[in-house]
Amino acid sequence: MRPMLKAVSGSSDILPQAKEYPFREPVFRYIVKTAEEVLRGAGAQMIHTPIFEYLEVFQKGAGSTSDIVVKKEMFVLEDRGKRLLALRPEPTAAIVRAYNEHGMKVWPQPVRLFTWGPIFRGERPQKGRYRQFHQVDYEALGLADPVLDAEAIALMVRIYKALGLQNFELRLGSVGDPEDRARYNQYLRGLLLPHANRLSPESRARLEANPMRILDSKDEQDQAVLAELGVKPMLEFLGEEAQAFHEQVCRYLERLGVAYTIDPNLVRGLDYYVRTAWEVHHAHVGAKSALGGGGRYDGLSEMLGGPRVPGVGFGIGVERVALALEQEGVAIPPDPSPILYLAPLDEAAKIEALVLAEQLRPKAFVEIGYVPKNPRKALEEALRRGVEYVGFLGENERAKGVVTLKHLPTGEQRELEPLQLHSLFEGPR
RNA sequence: GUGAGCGUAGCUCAGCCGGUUAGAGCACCGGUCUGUGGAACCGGGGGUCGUGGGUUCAAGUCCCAUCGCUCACCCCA
Repeated sequence: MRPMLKAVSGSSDILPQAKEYPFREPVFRYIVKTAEEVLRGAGAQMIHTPIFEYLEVFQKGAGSTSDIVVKKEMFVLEDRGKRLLALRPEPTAAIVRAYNEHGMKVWPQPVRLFTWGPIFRGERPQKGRYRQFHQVDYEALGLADPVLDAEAIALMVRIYKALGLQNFELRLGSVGDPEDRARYNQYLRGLLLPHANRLSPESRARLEANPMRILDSKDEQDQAVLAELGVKPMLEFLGEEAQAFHEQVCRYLERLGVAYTIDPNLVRGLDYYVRTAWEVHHAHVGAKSALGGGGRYDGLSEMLGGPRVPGVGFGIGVERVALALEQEGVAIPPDPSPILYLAPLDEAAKIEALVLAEQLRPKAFVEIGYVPKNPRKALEEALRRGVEYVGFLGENERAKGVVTLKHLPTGEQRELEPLQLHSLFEGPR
């Protein structure tokens, strides 16, 4: 193979006909469009933020437990003034930034926004994880009410259902308020420190910085130690308010008939998350089974230098959902085919075909063929495109000033003048 | 950052124990076929066998390195 430039590893072209679901454009569009319909139906408005921001936008909320920048998990670039920029690794912080920048606090609250687009993470790619991937994202800002959490969760679940997915599971938890988390981390350190020598090196390293992450270690020995010590889950460390908030969300979901399972150890890697956290999981979408996740982030706006703006929202991984659709064999609605395929039979007929096509558009979806060697080829081309009608334009037609129109399902064929064609395609059908 | 598997035509792959000029199917283009149903038949283009080195009389095949892809670990907003 001759050396040839290719797409960057972990990024993909999204093609009309791709072998794999995540990179097949009609699948992609189906997911975004379905989500858009559900979210608009709830009063959410679409916005788009730039795909890059000042690095601090994504850094401020990340916090001490997370060395995301240091570990090169963000694509960082420098502008001419030497300010550091980052390709967005998540939509939430950018949307909160936009909320503050444009004074959305004077809009009727809560402000429900959604967006979709590319997200960038400098990780090594594997199944369902790419360096450029796409998310649909919803945020409800300006009000700290558990009913908004329940609404967000219900909307997210409804998107998956509307897409035709069945085998997914909603896992709900709470990461508490910052002080609850501090208490819990303290508890974990106290409990695990005496047994540090029995933990895996990775877990030992987490003991100081982020002990909650030890809980979902894949190391068997670690899990054995955790079981032996009878470690209590995060959920038992919620403060009074966080506890009441959590119970309220649960009650609302039950009232809504949204099925969930409690995950008492749901963890978030970023500092700005508080209270409600949830994930939707599905088998066979890669090493990690999450189709998407969400949570509440009441402290984020302040971390970005803004006023206190409570918020709750979720992100849906488009490629992950595509894998789930493939796994469940969900049929994607096919793109519409042209209604009419115009086949010029000689060079002179090419422009006649184009003139006619332009007259019929946009009422009718008309595609023009190239000049084929014979009408048989033209017919084959038409059949391959799945059209309903094929119109031949050749010498005979030119002499009579007509188009030979063939209706493919019936094989019925007649000669029509342009005006008759117009009424056929422009009238009610 | 760590580990494993895989690299032969646009795609899917075959190629024996190392042996002559590297193959098939699909796809594409053309012909049979300037006036009608996806066919069939015939023909064609397309490969430095990922790259570099080594062993050998001889390497797609064996060895080493390197690059790429994939999967998993780490991490996961």
